[in-house]
Order: sequence, then C-alpha cells, then structure tokens
Amino acid sequence: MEMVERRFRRFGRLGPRDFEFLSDVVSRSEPLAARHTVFGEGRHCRQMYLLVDGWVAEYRLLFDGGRQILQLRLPGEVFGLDCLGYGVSLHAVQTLTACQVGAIPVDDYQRVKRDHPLIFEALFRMALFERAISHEWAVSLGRRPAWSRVAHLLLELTERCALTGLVDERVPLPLTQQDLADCTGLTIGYVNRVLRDMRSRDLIELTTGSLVIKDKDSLARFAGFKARYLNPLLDPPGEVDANGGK
Amino acid sequence: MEMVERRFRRFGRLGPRDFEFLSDVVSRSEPLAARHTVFGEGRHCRQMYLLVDGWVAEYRLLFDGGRQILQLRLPGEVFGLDCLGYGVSLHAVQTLTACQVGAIPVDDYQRVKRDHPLIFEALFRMALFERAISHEWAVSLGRRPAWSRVAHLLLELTERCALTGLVDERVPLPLTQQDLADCTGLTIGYVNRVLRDMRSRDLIELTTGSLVIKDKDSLARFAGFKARYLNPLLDPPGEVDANGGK
DNA sequence: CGCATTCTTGATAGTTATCAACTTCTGTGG
DNA sequence: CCACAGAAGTTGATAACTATCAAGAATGCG
Repeated sequence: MEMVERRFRRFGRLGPRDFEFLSDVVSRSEPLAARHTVFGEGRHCRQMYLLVDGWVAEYRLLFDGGRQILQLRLPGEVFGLDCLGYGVSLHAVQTLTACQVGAIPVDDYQRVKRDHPLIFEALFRMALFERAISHEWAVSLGRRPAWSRVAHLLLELTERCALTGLVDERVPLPLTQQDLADCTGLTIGYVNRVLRDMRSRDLIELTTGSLVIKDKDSLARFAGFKARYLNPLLDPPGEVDANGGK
Repeated sequence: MEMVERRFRRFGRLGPRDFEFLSDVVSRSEPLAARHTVFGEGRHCRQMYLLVDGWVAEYRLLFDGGRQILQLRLPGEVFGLDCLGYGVSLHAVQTLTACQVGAIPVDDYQRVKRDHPLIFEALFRMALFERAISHEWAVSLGRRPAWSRVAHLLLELTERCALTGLVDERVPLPLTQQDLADCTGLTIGYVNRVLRDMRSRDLIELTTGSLVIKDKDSLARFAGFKARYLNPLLDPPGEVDANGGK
C-alpha cells in the first residue's frame, strides 16, 4: 500500500474514502512471479490493474519476433487501461520482478467515477504524466543516437524511482540488456557496447539488478536529458488555492 | 463545429449543455495561418486548445536541429493538455494547414469537471485513444524498417480521417516529405525513396496535399498494419446498457 | 555442481544518413 | 498571362551507425 499511496498522493489530494478503496484493492492483490505474462495482446479484457509492488513492462510483439517495450510500470502505477477504451488489450504485459498486482474490474468503472472522482481524476493526470514519458521515448526512438537513448532511459528511471521516494543513489534496475534493447529500439549486442563505453568512462555502475549513476551531470549533458517532464504539478489547476490554504 | 461534434460523439454521449459549451468555445475560435507556431516548447501555458478545423503537429526540437513529430492532430481534436499537468508546454505545436483554433482556459478546468463531467470523461477517453496511437508510433520508430514506418503512417492517417467520416478514397494529406520524415524518424531523402518505391509498385498516389491508397490490402500486409487501435468503443464500460436501450 | 540465462565480443553486412546538386512546383506581382 | 523566387521534391555517391550472427565467458539458480 505504501507505494500506491505515495503514487496517488502525487496525482491528487485524495480523501480517506479514496484510500480505503485503494487499500481494498491492495488487500485483494495477488503475487505474481517474475517474468510472468500478465496478459497477452489482443485479449478480451475486463479489468484494470494496480501494480502494488514490483516492475512490469508493457510491450508489443512483432511478426518477425521483434519486441518493442512501450512503457515500464513502477510500483504504485496503474496499467491495463485499454479495457476502458477498447475492451481488448492492445499490448501485452509481463512482470520483470516478482510483483504484487491488484485488479479493478471495469464493472466498477462507473462506481469509481461517481464515488471516487478524485481517483478518476488522478487516473487522468497519471495518463498525462505517462504521455509525457511516452513522448520522451518517441524522441529517443526517432531522433537520438543509440548512446543517448540508453543514457536517457537510465536517467529517466533513476529519476522516476526518486519521484516516489525511497531510493538512495543506487536504484534497482531489474532489466536485462535485452529489455534495455527492447525499450530503446536497439539490439542487445549494441546495447552491450554502449554500456561498456559508459562504464569505461566511469559514468555508470551497472550490475544485474541495480544501477548507480556516478556522474549524472555528464551523462545528462551528453544525452540532452532534461527532467522537467518527470515533475508534474502537485495540484490540478484551480485547486491550489482551494486546498492549499486550509 | 461539425468536426468537433463528430469527434466528441465518438468519445461520449454528451448532452445538449455539453455541446453548448463546446459550441461556445468554437464560436470564440480564431483562424491561424498554415505553418504558424501555436506555441513553443517550455512556455508557461494557461489554456488548452480545441482544434476546430485544420491539422496541427505536436513536435520536439533537438539540440542538433532535428525534429520529432510526436503526434498529428486532426479536426475536432484537443491539444495543449500539458498545462493541466505541468503548467508548462513540454512540446511545441505548429499548424500544418490554415486552422481554426479555440481556447479553453485552465481556469475553466474545475468548471468543466463539475458542470460537464461527460466532456471531462471524453477528454480522458481521447487521451487513451491518443495513447494507443503513440504506442503504435513507438513500435514503428523502434522496430519497423523505414518502408513499414511510412506505410503505417499513411494507413493510419487515412483510417483516422475515415473515423470522423467525411472522406472518400482520396484523403487530404497536408504533410511535406520533411514532415513525414519527422514523424517516422527518417530523413527526407530516404522518405522520398520509400515513396518512390510505393508509387512504382502502384500502391499509392501521393501528390502535394492529397493521398490515395490504391492497394490498401497489400500495403497493410507489407507493413503489418492492423487498424484495431483506431476503433475505440463507442461507450465506456457500464454505460452501454444504461443508454443503449433507450 | 551443472544447466540455463545473460552477458561479451569479433567480424561482417546492411539500412539509412549525409551532402550536394538539380528539378519541379506553387504562389505572387507585374 | 507570364516571370520569378522560394519552397518542396528528386537523385546519386558515399559514409556511418547499428544490425546480424556466431561463439565463448560469466553468472545465477536449484
């Protein structure tokens, strides 16, 4: 619940009733093993998911065996919203670590909207946040050279871990090099070479499962990384005054 | 108003009061010339925009002069939502054609949420729709070869034009080859070669400003194009029964 | 301790980028 | 109605980044 609460607090001033609802979802959440497929692409879907703990990847598989990771989800985030707009999953989801995952049936959609408008609004604002990240990835995929793509991803992930707190310099990074390749649109071999180069320049320290960025400034400079898109406003417009001064 | 109404009808069963609100925004909309910058990146922003008519591009400029188009907006769509989550524009926007653009001040945000919940919900569902498109672009940028990227974009745009109706076989395509390149992460020269190839195979007919796909099936097959992501559900979950049978 | 991932690395191939003309449009003003 | 200027479209030759493929080393897990 810890991370769920931190996350939602970042996207709205929920009330006790709202946290009760979330807490309820969390209490009914279930554990999933690492590297487990939560759902495939093109499946009829009837529920959204709340990632209570662990990391998952949203991805698409291509005809030729290629894979593009569309987004990484961190603890407290929500995924599987396609059921709302399509009733079918447009992408697949797989756990990267062991996870704890809660479900929110779409049948509860009307109820959430009505009884928990602040949760609904938080979802909207989370969607905007996520969109900003996707845009940044698109810029990487479309216009940045391999080195910058990888640097950008590493910087973004450390920054996102910091966003909900609870991390020091060393951040968990449960991604294989193949995963990194599938995020950045590169091949595993080339990712490896890029990482080797970063290590040789003493910019990062990357072991299986954890990352330390030793020279954030240099890395950010080389990659053209600006963290602005990772710092959403705490309040939606018009509510700052209403709630801020109470 | 025509296109705005068609668009919003696709994303919610708005009431007369809702259309009144939109109509009001439309009536106060202003014309913009083609190739005009609506707003730049990193600007303080206090309003969302309703694209009453015309096409605009959302894009990012890079240090080295490169440009990545993040999204194309068609008539009836909304853009500039960053002001809600960031208060700052994370990307720039430029008109591709002459446009008619309405503004919705963020100060009206609370009012829209309260008095026009269906509009608010429509925005949410539009965001999901837009997300699906962005994901598809990410797959193109990351994993599809140049030829498929271009084919995919052309197919998507014809499909999107059809979504709100009012087009026959020939669709307007106010994009220069440079624009196509900036959408697909390619260079103008290579886009030109790809188009030449498509024309030589008699798959498309592309003149400045308009496109005809002469062999949709072949093109779609070669590019691995599936239009599923462009066909959102007409109703959000739980409302089908409530409204469908009236 | 042994298998199965994951990680590394080298050699080579292939898309796609670069760059620099040149040509074709399109719209404007005379 | 024609001439002109600037934008947009074409094309060729060459370079470069990144992919491929294969195989060996390292690491983690049961």
